[in-house]
Amino acid sequence: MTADTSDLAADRALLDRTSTADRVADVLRTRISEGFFPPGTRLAEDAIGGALAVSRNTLREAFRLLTHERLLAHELNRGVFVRKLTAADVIDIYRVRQLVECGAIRRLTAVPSLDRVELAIEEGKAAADAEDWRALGTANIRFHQAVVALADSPRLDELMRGVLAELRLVFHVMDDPRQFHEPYLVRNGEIAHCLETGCFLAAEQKMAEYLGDAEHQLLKAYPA
Amino acid sequence: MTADTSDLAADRALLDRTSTADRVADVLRTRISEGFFPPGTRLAEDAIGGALAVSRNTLREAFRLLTHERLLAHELNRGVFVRKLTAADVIDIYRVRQLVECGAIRRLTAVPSLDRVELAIEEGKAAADAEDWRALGTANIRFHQAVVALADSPRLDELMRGVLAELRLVFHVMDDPRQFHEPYLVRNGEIAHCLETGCFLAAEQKMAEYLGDAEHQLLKAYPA
DNA sequence: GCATATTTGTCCGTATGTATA
DNA sequence: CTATACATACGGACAAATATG
Repeated sequence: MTADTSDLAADRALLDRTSTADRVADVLRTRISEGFFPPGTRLAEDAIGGALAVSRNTLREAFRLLTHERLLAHELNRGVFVRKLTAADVIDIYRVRQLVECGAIRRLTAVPSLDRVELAIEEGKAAADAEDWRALGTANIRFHQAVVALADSPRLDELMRGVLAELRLVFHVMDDPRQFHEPYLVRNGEIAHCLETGCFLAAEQKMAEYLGDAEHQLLKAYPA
Repeated sequence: MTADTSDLAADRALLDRTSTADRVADVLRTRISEGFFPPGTRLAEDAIGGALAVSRNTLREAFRLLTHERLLAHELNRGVFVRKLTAADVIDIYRVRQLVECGAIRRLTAVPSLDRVELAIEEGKAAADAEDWRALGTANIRFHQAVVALADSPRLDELMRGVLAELRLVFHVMDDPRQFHEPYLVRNGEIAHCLETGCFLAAEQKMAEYLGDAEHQLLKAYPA
């Protein structure tokens, strides 16, 4: 499979701010996370570089960045491909989430500011009302990022940003996004309520169950 | 401060395996983590590139990798520097360690294989006997990596590899490495003993105290 | 299995823009 | 303000590996 670059040239307008390689990486990251380049797609230097009007050297720097973020896989002398995650990857991602998300809740001693958490829930409700399942997935991810942010650790934030970006790759190889996101909206709200009222142990418990269920459901439906 | 490249050419022999940029990154990573390039050192493209006999494009790819690992800091149009960590970085690093290392112990349900853990302790003892404090620091780091490895998660392993590599940068701006590593040898042994006997709660508790003490001691002695 | 075309890996030279002495 | 040094980005080159017929 080779990338379709037909209307990619429209993104050229966006490439006029910071470092070229970073901006190219931003464009590609968005395309990948939105499913425009599905897992397994080959990103040929010639086609992408031509469409975005950047040199091969610059493009390769952008590829490096995205490879390090695990969104692309680099095969020697064959090029870069949008990563295809295995069931083992899904298991590992949920292991990390269990440890980090539950750990972030566990270390709380006082009721924190929950602005970001509640905002994500509102976004999720709006998306569900509009039956926009992709937006619901995004809001859901933002909820969990907000929970991790309670730990107030830039390094954990970055880790989780990467892990959740990988998780989007998983969603793109599955059909019917609705069934994977909708039921969790209510559970997010319950977790937020526990946090508001200072019931941290209950919040951690609910989060662990949430993640366990999500992992199980995902693995059950995951292609071989 | 600019990097001394006098005997760097000796490492050219090592550059004959996989991808050039990766090998260059390996050489530089080793140099940095051993303190040959102390924090704050500027790594000029043509000095390093000349000494290692690689092109600027290749070298820049290596710089990208190390920047992403947080060992180098990249300032736009100014070049790359070996990172200087702030007290805030130290605090964040220990926050991550508390969450991940204690979390890795917490999720144990049966006594795991402790080969790597015990090997690291043996290395530490040998290094202490030889009064080789740098080797003691390495063994100590390996002990903690082995604890994280109990979680059996590649992503957590990689996170911790990066975080502990950063921690070495902290050690390099401080004098008297002995006082920072020696007292923890005994405590590592105690934690391992708890793990062997299945006392996971005690192990987690001791680990938390260990990390709290280490952070406190480090911050007290850290330069402004 | 072989020959060819394509694509990547690596490197160079250079023009331009930026920071610092 | 000028001069110097340096990083950024580009385009071109060639060898090596891979894909295709």
